Amino acid sequence: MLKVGRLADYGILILHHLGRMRPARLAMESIAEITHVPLPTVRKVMKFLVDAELVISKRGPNGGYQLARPPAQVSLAEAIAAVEGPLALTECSSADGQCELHDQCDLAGRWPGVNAIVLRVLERTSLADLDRFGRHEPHVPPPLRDLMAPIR
Amino acid sequence: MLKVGRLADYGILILHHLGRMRPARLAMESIAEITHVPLPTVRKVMKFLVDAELVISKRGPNGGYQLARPPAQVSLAEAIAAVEGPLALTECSSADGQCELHDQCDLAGRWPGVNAIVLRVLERTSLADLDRFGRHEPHVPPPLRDLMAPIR
DNA sequence: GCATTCAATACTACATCGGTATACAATTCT
DNA sequence: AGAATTGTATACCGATGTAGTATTGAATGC
Repeated sequence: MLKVGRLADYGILILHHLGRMRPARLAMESIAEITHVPLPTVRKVMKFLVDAELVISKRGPNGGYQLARPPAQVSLAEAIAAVEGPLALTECSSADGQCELHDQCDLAGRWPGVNAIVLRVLERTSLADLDRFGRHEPHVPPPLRDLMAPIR
Repeated sequence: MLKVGRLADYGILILHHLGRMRPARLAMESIAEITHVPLPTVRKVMKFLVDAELVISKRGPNGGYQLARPPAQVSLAEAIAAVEGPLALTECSSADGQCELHDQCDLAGRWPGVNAIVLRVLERTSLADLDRFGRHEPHVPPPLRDLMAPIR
């Protein structure tokens, strides 16, 4: 499955919206309505995004949230990490091994390499890039095109 | 976290071992001892690997498991998928949307693109490639080097 | 000072995952 | 044929983590 949690998915969805609105602010309730994500859940996600300084919040009347940087400067890696913590394919990937097999495992120390590549892909894809992936046009990347060149 | 489950991790560890042994057979109990993965858990993993036809099993005395193909021809993507099912970053990624937001979500149809890239990285890395990642030398890929070229 | 809006904390239900136990079927060797 | 060896199948349990909810508090601006 190799999956990204739903909260992180929501996070990206929300960030993407804020990107299109920028620099306007958007209240939490509006965000919930627009994205169809339940309000209390939005609250939880927003906290992560604020803590990670991906969005700026303002309280009081006409308050709300605002994307901290241009969409092109926010990577999916950051967005996911903001919600779910450091990205790591396995426990081995994140160096400080919690894995009790670590010593006998002859794969230890190899995962980080694989991890680095996947990470880099996510780091190289920004919120703005998402727009260039056409709706329902599955397999066409953007600034990753050069990265793909030797493959396709 | 973007994580790969522990069972899949074990699967890769085991496949890797079988690769080094090939074409010799290895009994389940030996596998458990060598990898330090609990026997009942090995049982579970082996079933997946057999079903996916990544390993060949033989019963009776002197039976055991054998890697079905040369290690260079077994990708991490296959190995992970064998244990955990189809790889998808989000529910959106796998086309047949279970996501009830799908219709209103303006990100639907964009995930598959991202997904495809990550997938391709995993498809391009084989069991044999793992050996070329030096122990505790975090960031050095192998046949993916050309893929990295435009990045580093 | 009052309405509006975000912040923080704690809690619950549920699913998934890792791990275990047990009974069964197939093959080989003698 | 029969015993020993080895994989197969099913069902179960418990811990963990995730998504979602509720409630109360604090800041801002008019």
